[in-house]
Amino acid sequence: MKLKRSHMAGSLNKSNIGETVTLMGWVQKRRDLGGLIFVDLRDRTGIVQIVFDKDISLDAFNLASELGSEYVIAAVGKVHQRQSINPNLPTGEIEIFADSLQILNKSETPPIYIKDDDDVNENLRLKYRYLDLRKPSMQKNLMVRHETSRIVREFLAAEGFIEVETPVLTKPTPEGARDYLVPSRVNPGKFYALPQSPQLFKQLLMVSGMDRYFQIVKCYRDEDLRADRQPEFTQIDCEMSFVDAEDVIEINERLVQRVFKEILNLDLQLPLPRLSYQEAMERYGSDKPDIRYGFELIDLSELVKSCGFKVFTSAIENGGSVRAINVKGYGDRFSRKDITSLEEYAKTYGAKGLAWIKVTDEGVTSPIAKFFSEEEMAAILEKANVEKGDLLLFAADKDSVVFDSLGHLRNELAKRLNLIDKNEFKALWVTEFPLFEYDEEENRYVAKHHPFTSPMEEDLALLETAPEKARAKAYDIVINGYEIGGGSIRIHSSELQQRMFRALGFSDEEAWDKFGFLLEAFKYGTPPHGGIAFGFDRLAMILAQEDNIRQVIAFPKTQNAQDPMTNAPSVVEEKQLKELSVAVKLEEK
RNA sequence: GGCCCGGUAGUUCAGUUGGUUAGAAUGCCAGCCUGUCACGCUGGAGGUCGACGGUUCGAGCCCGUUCCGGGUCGCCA
Repeated sequence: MKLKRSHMAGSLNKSNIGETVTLMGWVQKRRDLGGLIFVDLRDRTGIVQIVFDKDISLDAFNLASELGSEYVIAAVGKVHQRQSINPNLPTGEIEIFADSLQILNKSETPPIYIKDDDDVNENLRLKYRYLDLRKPSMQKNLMVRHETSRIVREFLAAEGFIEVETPVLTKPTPEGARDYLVPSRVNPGKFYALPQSPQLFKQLLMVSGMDRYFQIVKCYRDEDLRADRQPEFTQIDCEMSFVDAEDVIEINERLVQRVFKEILNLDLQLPLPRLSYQEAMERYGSDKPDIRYGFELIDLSELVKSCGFKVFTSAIENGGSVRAINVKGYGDRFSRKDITSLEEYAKTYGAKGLAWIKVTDEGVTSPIAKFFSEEEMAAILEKANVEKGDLLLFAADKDSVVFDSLGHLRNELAKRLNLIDKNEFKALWVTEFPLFEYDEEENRYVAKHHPFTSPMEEDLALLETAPEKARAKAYDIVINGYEIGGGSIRIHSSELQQRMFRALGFSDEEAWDKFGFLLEAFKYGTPPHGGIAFGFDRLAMILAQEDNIRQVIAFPKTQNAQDPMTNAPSVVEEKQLKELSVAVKLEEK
């Protein structure tokens, strides 16, 4: 007999009592009491208990005694009020008395448990991802992801954005991340690249007069993986014409507000706080600060520039600084051993050491106290507001190292002190990014954001004179220490774009060779434009309250960029390579 | 490419100073059990200690190499 499903398991409640329902799903658990069998049936929406009783149906009872984990079944029966309520189950007030049972498919004993609180080896989870995705938390995460993209599409459509698809087979990009390359069979020896972002295409769509474009789009970067980085990832990509940075920020913070409201029922207050890059670095040592906790950086360079401690004075003489974090009120939580461990942590970010001052009942303790006069010590304690119970941690080096090590240290302190509230979300914009950064390896300036980013008007002249001081019309949106989006106002004049390329050290010929199509397009009436791209996986991760993007991606890759389920990437047949005019030559180890 | 953590039963883990037959929980199998929901009780099966090499009378444990997983620095315009 062919059955038709009438309800989803998780949708049933007391209002269904008395109804006869047909459910289909997986056997989460069988509890066989001998004369009575309970089966937890699971589908996408939840779990409900089915009761098999000889007196109701002997056939169903006998079949139920054969059920194993993850069997796929169809059960028909009447919804009853439970004799004993299970308060841990949303459907715990009711159960189904089964009149009939069909086994739609058997299952071997699964290699991993379909259970949330299980910490299974990542390789196994990914090898059996289709089982891993049966876990309620993973199903919830994929639904959060789906809901987020639905809300984004609705919001942007309502604001006049048009979704346009851009090519996946495109041109290699000289700047930026490593490209994934795809050989062209019909053009032997030539390669497409998978897009690192649809950047140039969306700018060309502005030239086309599309006015407002968006796309939820896969992007590819062949770089090493991290907890928040996969080689293929998804962006919410937007571009708008006739706007300035304020317009882009305003509309996108409303988008983020809407998403947080609908997914987490959380009200983000607008406008979001803003920090200039400079201020973010000086206060938090990071351009993506987590502002859920304090421990702000304090610049003590002025007070220690003539002290007796060489490490400090030479850092300052070499153009660096001496800055500190006051671990306010938690000084007694850190023993010497703990401080050594913090020092090891800071060293991974380039710090050479971690000086400290602790104030306890016994007074000031510090391995560097002897280098300071009484006045110097008093001034330091006052400037850093150090009182009894506090611990002051110093870094002294060039600014980039000081910011990097203290910036990460404040995150680490918050983590070790358990100060991070998982249910708190603090978003902000970081603006006025430097236009360039110096690349030591290549011995030239490279674009901090990308080479199409417009300089701030007041810094235009610096392009030729002091590029390192030029600031960009660029903005990042940061939530809880994660950069979840970044964008800029673009250059829309071919003349300024050429100045930019020159500042980056490209000859006009090189620039024309690599980006000629863009420079050409800019000749034909390009509107002022700008946009933003969100890291959709990171946003989904934050909304799902996870700390790893694999948790919100259906089929992610391992740290080696492999997929244990399909065994991609793999060796291909000689025939296929030949067709593509590609030869493989492995480097000797 | 560097650093850190891990790899022992299907799964999650313990395993002391290198020493008898490598354990626990859970899962699995069999039997019993009519209100369980982490069901219970009794019994049972289940191991290439990631791989290779070395030291040793003797290696899960020590050494070397290597593979795999995770975190991270570099890298990621």
